[in-house]
Amino acid sequence: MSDLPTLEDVARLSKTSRSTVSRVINNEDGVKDETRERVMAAIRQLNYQPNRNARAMATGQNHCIGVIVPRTITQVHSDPFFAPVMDSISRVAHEAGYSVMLWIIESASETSWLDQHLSQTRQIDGVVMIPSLNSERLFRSFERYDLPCITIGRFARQQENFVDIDNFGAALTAVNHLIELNYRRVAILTGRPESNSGHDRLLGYKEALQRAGLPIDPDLIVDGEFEENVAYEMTPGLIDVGCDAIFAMNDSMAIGALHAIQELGKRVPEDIAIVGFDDVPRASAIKPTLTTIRQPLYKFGEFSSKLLLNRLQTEPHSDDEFLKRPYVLLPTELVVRESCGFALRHGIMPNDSPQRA
Amino acid sequence: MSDLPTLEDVARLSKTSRSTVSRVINNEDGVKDETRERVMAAIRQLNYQPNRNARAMATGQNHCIGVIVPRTITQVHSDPFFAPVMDSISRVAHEAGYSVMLWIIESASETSWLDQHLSQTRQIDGVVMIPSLNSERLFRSFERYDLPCITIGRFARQQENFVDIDNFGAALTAVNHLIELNYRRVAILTGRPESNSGHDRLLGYKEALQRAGLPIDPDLIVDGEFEENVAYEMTPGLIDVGCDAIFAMNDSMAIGALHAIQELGKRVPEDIAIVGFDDVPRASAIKPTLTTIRQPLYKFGEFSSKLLLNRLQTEPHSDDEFLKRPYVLLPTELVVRESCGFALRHGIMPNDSPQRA
DNA sequence: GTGAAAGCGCTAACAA
DNA sequence: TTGTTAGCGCTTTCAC
Repeated sequence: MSDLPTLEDVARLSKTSRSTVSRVINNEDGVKDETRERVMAAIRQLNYQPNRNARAMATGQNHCIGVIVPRTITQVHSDPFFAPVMDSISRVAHEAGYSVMLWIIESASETSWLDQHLSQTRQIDGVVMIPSLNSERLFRSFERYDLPCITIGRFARQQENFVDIDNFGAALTAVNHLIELNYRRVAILTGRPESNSGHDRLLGYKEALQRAGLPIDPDLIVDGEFEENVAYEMTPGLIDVGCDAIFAMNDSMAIGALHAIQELGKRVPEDIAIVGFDDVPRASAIKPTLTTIRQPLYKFGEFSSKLLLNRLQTEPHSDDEFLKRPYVLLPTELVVRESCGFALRHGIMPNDSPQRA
Repeated sequence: MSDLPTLEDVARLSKTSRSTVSRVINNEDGVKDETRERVMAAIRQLNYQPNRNARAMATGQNHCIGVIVPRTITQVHSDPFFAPVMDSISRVAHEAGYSVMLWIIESASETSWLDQHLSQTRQIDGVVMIPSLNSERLFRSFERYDLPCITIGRFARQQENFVDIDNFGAALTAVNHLIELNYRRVAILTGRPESNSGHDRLLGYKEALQRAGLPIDPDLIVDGEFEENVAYEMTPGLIDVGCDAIFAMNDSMAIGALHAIQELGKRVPEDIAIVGFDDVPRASAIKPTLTTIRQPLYKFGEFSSKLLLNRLQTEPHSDDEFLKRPYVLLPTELVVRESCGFALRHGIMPNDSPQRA
C-alpha cells in the first residue's frame, strides 16, 4: 500500500531500461514512439510519479523555491500586500512544477538559523524574499552560497535581482498628470531621500517639471519623512509659498496633507490637488477618493518568481526579454479620482470620475 | 564557493569514516569521546551541514511537513483564524527540525493535482490540513497512501487524527454559566444538527440542563442554521415561549439574536442573556461586548503539528499522554463579558466585568 | 568503536 | 534508439 513504484518497476513492466523510462518522463527525444507509448502505459498503470528526492539528489535541482518574509505573522496578516504577492508566486511556481516553502520569520536568531539552513541543506533551489529593513545580511549570505535570490523591492542602490516598481516613471506620470490638469506649482512631499524609492521618485518629479519647462523651486520640495503627521505640519508652509498641487510620496503623507488643507478651509482638488501613492494599507479608507499611483501587487509575485525560475533554468525557458535583465522595474498605474472634496460634499465615494479640464 | 562539504570531506579531515561521522551528526552512541570531538571539530571547521535530500533518500524521511489550506488566498487573508494557526504550526515544526511547505489551493483541479503530488513524490512526510467542506477526498487519498494527515477540526463523525475544540465541554460550560447566573429557561440556537460540532454542542447543552435538574424543552431548541438572519427571525418566537437566555452556537447567530432582542425593546443581558461562540471573524466588532466561548487558535496549530510529528517519529518522542490518543479535543475558554446592553448604554466596550449575581 | 560496502531512486555519461 | 554503469550524499547493516 505504501510502497511506491519506482523507475525500475516501470522499466520492468514496459520491458525497457531505467534510462529509457527516465527519458520518457523527462520528455527527452531519441525514444522511439512505440517505446514511449509502452512506457507511458506502464506509468499510467502503476500510477507512477518520480520521487523528487532521488531526482534532486541526481540533478542537484530540487524544483522547490523558498519565500522568505522577515516579518511577524501579524504584520503579514494585516498587510494587504502579501496575499496577492504570495498567491501569484505560488501560482507561477506550481505551474512550472516547483513547490514553494514559506518562511515567515522575524527574530534575528531565526533569520541567522535560516540562512545557514537554506544555504547549505540544498532543500530549495532559490528564494524570493520580501525584505524588511535589515534583510541585507540574509541576501548577502545567499549570494555567498550561490543560492539565487530575488527580492521584491530593491533594498540597496547598487543591486541586482530584484523586482520593484518604476519609481522614477511613477513620479513622472504623477506630476505630468498634475501639470496636464494645469497645476503650475506642484510641490512634493518626500520621504527619506537616502531611500532608493525616495531618490527615484524625486528624480521623476524634477524630470516632469523640466520637460514642461517649469522651474524647480526648492521651496516646493519638502521632506515629509514618509510620516502623516510630518506631512500635516509641513503642508501649511507649502500653501504659504503658493503651491497648487502636492505629490505625496506615500499615502500617509497624502492623508496628512489632505487634513491640513481641509483644516485651512481649502478644497481638494479645486484649490489644491493631491496625488498619493498606493502603498499604505491603513490608508485604505481614504483611498477610494484620492488620485493615487497604484502598485501592481500581483505582478510583484509573478515577476519575482519568473525571474527566479529563469535564473534556475539553464536553458532560458522564456522568450520574455525582460527576464534576461538583472532586475525588473514594473510600470505603475495612475488611478485618477476626483478627490475627496467631491466625496465629502456629496457624501459618496465615486469610483472613477472626469478630470478637471 | 558553491560546492558544499560532504560527509566524505568531514571524514577525511577528521581521519575517520563516513559511518562514524554519520553517527556523530545523528547523535548516536558507540563513538569514542575523542573521536567524536575530532569529528565535531572538522564539522565546525568545514561549516558542514548535512544535505537533506541525501538524508531523505536514505531514510525515507524528509523532515518536512505540508500545510494544506483548501481555500482562496483571499479567504485565508481575511480570516483571523489562520495567522495564529500557521504561526504555531511553523514554530513547532521548526523547533523539531522540520520545514514547512504551504499549499493554499482552492480549485478542484488543483486539489486533485495536489493529492497525487503529495502522496507520491515523497516530498513531505505528513500534512496538517485545515479542511473545508469538501476536503474529505484529499484526506482519504492521503490515508490511502499512508501519508499521515492531521486535520484541524473534525470533518467526519468517525474520524481520527484531528484536533478540535471540545464542543461538548464548551456547550456544557456555556450553559452552566447561564444556569449559575440564575437563568432558568435557556434556549439554544443550533446549526445544522448533522454537523459534528453542532451535534456535540447540542449534547453539551442538554447535559448541562439535566445536571441542573432543569427540563429539556423542545420549544427552546431551535435551528438557526448557523445564519444570522435565521437566528434573527427565530428569536422572537423564543421570547414568546419565555426563554430568558440564549446559547447561540456561533457568533453570527448570537448577533442575529441580539438585534432581534434589542428591536423588541429588551435589554441584554438583564432581560435575556446571550452566550456566543467565538468563531466568526466578521463578528469581531461586536465581540468585545458579548460573552463568548473562545477558541484556542494557537493551540490548534501547536497540537496539530505536535500530533503529526509524533506520528512521524518511530520512538514516541514526547511524554505527553494526549499525543498517543487518536485525536485531541482542546478545552475552550468562557470569556465572560457584561453584554452589549451595558456597552450600548454607556457608550463603552468593557474588557472584563463582573457577572450578574 | 570503527570501517567497508550496499543501497535509497534517480540522472547522465558512455557503450552498444 | 536503447541499455549499462557510475555516481549524487547519506544511512545502515555487517564485519572487523
